[in-house]
Amino acid sequence: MTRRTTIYDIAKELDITAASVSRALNNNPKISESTRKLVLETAAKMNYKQNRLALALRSGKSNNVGVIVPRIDSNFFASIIRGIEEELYSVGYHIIICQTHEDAKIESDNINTLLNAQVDGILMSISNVVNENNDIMKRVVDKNVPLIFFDRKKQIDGVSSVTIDDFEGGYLATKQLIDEGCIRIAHFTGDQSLEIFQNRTKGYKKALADNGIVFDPNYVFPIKSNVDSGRLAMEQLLALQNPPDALFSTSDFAALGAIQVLKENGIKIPEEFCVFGFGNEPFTKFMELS
Amino acid sequence: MTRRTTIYDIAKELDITAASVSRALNNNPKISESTRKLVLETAAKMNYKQNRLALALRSGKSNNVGVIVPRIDSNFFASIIRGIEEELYSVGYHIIICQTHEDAKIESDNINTLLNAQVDGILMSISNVVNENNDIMKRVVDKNVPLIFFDRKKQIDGVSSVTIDDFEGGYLATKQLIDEGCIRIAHFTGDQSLEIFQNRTKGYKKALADNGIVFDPNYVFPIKSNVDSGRLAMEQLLALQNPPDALFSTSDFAALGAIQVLKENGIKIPEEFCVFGFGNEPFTKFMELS
DNA sequence: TTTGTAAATGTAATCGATTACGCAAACATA
DNA sequence: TATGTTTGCGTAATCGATTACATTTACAAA
Repeated sequence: MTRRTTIYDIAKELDITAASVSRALNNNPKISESTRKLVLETAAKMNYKQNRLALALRSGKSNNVGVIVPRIDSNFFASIIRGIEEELYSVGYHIIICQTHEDAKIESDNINTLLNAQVDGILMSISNVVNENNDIMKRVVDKNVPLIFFDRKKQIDGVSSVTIDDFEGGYLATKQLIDEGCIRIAHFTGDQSLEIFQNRTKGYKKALADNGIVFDPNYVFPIKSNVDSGRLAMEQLLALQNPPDALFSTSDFAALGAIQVLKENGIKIPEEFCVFGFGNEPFTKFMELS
Repeated sequence: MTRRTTIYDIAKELDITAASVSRALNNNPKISESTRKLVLETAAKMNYKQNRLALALRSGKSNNVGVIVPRIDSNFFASIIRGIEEELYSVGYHIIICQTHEDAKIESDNINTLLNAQVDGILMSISNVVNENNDIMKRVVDKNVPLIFFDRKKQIDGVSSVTIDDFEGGYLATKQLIDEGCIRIAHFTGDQSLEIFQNRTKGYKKALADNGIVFDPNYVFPIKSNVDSGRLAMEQLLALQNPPDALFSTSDFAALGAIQVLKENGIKIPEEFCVFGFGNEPFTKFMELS
């Protein structure tokens, strides 16, 4: 095992001190051109690479950014992480990925270990935990570590967030179904502790109200984002005395489940029933309805 | 901004030295029970958290593992990363994610920066680069940093790899099509510089040979893993004088493109044409063929 | 030749934790 | 009491790089 080359090795090689080597390598003006050239050449020859840990310890900057998501194997989070990685890579940062699996304990553990690993910032999409206190996030803010929520956020002083306009999205989705002539519009929503689902539902209700449609709680199902959950909910909807003629689902997977059940019941889409899925999952591009 | 508590802060508080604090915190036997208790209490009171950077610098272990993939927003890699994260999280490691976008330059950059960040190991799926030399990976081995390939590998001394049996997979896929009665079996393969595709193609050829079917190079298309590439290839296949009656695609996306073209041409699947997609992409579960 | 100034280099502290080594106190043994 | 052995703790080096400050050198001006 070849030990890493340090600035001390270079210094010894050239019979100068590590301080001069460091200056030469860092474009510090307090060094002669000749020495600088010599150091750079020797560094290259000895295959010197700066030790980021030493630098991080001294400067307090690790050049790492933590990213916390419920899970990474979802298309949505994977694409976001892709984008985050690309942006940060280009400015010399790395991302450390953590998954919470929607578990509040793991979530705060993750935050702690990231802080502890001296990340320079944290990007996170919070887990859907109702009664969690915000102490841990306040600690991040207190430590002056930048914290930014994306998609799933919470209102915390000093924390910015990047989200889509879920209210508007829910409104537009519902409006579109209404414009198609639907009047009994069912709604699959998600965990109501999360703002994103609250807001989509608010948009849904507002669109109904704005168009003179009475909100019917029987048409609203809180579902999990998977096919089976959508199937189950759709079966219950069809069993109603007055079944809906459209569905606004906050999950593409649940929408697919619903579509499957509708087809099995010989209901034509979109002629007899309209379905709106909020998600932009890749598989929806490949669906065939006829 | 509240500065982090260090062992020196604790030491000062208790009027002992940092060495004793360290010993108390690390279950070192060379410390009295009373002092240990005192230190632990004070550490908790002062909300002490070990500085991982300092530890990493001293020990040479960062407790970080680098993961390099072509891209993260593919279901395949995202699921693998999910698994890696879960396994490593449970033993106190974090993962640093890098994407290569199939670019050899970025790939070796990534390896360098990971080494440079003192990761304790690297897991990677190599990019499909033909003429790349292996110097950079040999450097990893030389530095005694564990390197393990998954899925896409290269033969390099000292590097283990985790893959599926692509030859067997290709063989079984082709065999199944043959068993279904197909005899003119087309094949979509991937970048032939990658062992996984070479091996799947080998399996394909072997299955043909074992069943007395003559290999026809006109039936083999190197495609990109996307719908359009599959469509294009299928169109060319249908234009052949003697078009195939089955397809073994190494990409589910390309297989989908092929299926679309087949349908558009009124060819019934699987009655008139069998399609086998190698990929296990989630969307395939939601496809309807009739 | 002397003195002043600027440029180049060295010295040593620092970041936070661990640990080999050594010393002193407490205790046991002869 | 004198000696040996534990036990507990402090000292200081170490990991690798940066940088304030000090020192040396080179060169110019008088």
